[in-house]
Amino acid sequence: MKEQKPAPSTTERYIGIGELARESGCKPETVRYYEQIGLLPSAPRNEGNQRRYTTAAIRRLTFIRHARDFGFSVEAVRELLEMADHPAMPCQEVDTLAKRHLAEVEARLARLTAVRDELQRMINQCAGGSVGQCHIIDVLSDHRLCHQVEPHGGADVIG
Amino acid sequence: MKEQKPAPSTTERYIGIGELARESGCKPETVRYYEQIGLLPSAPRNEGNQRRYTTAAIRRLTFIRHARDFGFSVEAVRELLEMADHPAMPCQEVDTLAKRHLAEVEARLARLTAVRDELQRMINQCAGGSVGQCHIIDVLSDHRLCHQVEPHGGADVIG
DNA sequence: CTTGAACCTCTAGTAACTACAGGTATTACG
DNA sequence: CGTAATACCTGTAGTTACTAGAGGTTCAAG
Repeated sequence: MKEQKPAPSTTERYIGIGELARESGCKPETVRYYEQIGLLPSAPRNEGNQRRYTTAAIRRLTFIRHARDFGFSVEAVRELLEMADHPAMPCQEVDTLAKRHLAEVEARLARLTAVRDELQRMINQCAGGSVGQCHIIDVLSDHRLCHQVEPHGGADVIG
Repeated sequence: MKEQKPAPSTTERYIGIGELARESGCKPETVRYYEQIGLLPSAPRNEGNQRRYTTAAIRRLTFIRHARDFGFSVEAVRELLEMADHPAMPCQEVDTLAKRHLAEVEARLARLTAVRDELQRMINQCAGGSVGQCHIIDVLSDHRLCHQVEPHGGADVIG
């Protein structure tokens, strides 16, 4: 992360994976998973083979969690962490990554807005009769009745 | 689907899975997958064990594809198909399904809008210096700098 | 010392496909 | 009619980002 670790004092408190998870807003399983895929460094273990963490881990995990909340992919988070670990470097790459992500978010927003509008139209035009007269089914059956929603490819496009 | 199949004329043209896929805007693998999970009925086979389809399959698959474009889950599509297959029934369930989906879409839209706004703010405030001064990294490091984006749980929330 | 919570590893499951490997069928061309 | 390109077949594994569970160990409190 941004701050270089101050030489850990001998009195530094170590916490377990449960407390780390609570502090940073995720589950112990997720923490282990992040360690497994290399987003978090392998934690030191105590005598009984349990992971011990310092507050540096809380900061790193919070960063990860927060970037994920923004919708950055795990691979993007990996890159952001790599950048954050090198505070002297120019932040152009960070900027580029953020802008690319913003563009994706905006594209999703546009699609989702079109979907919402069309859903609303469908629902408003349903007269409440039988399925045979239902405008919702009509729109889904016939793309010509739909004005805005275009086909997409892939499961992650809508969300 | 809505129309009961007119007794297939002896001159009806049969098409292969590739043409069906092209006509309905998906891939042959996806068609086989939909058959496997029961969204499409098992297609009759020719002498050489290849699937043969009629235009009814094009309509059904188009319906599926279109509903998926709207973001309905496969399970929701299954229910919609079941309803569409019974045109005499009241369309209240269709309506309910569509409204529930609309509510989900609107929730997603709200989250995504918050993400977009915050991303824009982050990017605008980046002065273009080093990573150490980068506002983007700051916001990701410290939730207090972020005004709108809240934590979520689950991979599908943002998209 | 015992009990219950927290922790460990490993495996499998989720959604909705997509991509291959290794083989067969059909079709077009010469 | 032969052959080569294309389309098709089955079955399995990979994708994303986790989550859930089995079956066992360790820790902290009383």
